[in-house]
Amino acid sequence: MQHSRQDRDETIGHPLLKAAGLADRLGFQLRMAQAAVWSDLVAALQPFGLRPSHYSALLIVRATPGCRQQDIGEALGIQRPNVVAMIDGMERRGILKREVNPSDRRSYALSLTQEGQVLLEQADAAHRAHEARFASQLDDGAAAALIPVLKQIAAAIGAPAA
Amino acid sequence: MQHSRQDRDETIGHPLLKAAGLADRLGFQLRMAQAAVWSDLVAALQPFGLRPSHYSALLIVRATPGCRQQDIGEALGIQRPNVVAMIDGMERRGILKREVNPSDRRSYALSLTQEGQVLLEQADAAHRAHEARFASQLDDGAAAALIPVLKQIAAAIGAPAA
DNA sequence: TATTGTTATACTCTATAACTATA
DNA sequence: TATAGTTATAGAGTATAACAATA
Repeated sequence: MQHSRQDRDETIGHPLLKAAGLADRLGFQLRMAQAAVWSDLVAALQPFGLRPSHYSALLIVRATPGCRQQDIGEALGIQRPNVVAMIDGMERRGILKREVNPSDRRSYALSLTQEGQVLLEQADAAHRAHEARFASQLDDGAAAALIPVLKQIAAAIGAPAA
Repeated sequence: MQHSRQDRDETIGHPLLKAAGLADRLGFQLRMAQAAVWSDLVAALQPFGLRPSHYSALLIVRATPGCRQQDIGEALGIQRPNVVAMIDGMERRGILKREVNPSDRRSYALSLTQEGQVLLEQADAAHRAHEARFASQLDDGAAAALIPVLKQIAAAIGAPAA
């Protein structure tokens, strides 16, 4: 039955968006929802001096210590020159370190420092709180049901990396 | 039953994203899906020399002829100085026109030209094809079911304008 | 005094070309 | 020759401050 949220839908958005027919288009609502989640994530990570891309990169380094800058770029769809500046900043802060890769001296082996591990755990907590902020508001199972549909959409079109 | 698309989920995305635990997070998949849809929309509108924001602005002008630049900015969340450049370009192309607003000479009354109406109808067709490209790939009713959930997400957090 | 449009400007994000050092 | 990292740079998109005309 839960129709209270359904009713509230009608109160969201600028009146001109409805007049223009944008308010009920899937692509548009996808953009609105993503923008809302994104700005909340930016705010959640800001106390740690991290942008969403930094946080994602740190998750990758923690999960696969010894990885290269290029690995991060490929996974997140960030150009190589832009990875450099990102790693530079975090290395300067002592969050992660570049070490020589004995098997291929062209690349660095990335890993978190002690400080980086602590910081990332704090950021994890902020990220969990961020997710709870919207996931808990959804009807039971809606969040879990949503993910496969979102994957279908990305797959239907052929996603650029993120 | 339809489990074929569910199975295909496992094949999507960079392996490091799974390792980092990003692949099954709602916010991340929301971003991936939105990025895919967005880049498809950019490509769909590109033959008409329009960006998504231009298209949205033209929809508003068509739906509410005589509206002000400020109305567009408020509806789409675009700052006033940035609306100016956007309208400049479309006026120069003869897509829309600025006319004096007799009741308030500080603002312009915006409206589509004949050429603008024709162009927008062509862009509409391209936009419909764009929507069909992903909506038709979804399981029956998934697209319709998705929109209220997306609105819930935006509402849960407090959406910035789009 | 407040608002609309405007100019100038700056900051971020993203993208490309060319260099170096290794392979 | 091809790849990893780097540098410099250019282009979007977006943000603020200050000004003119009008309310």
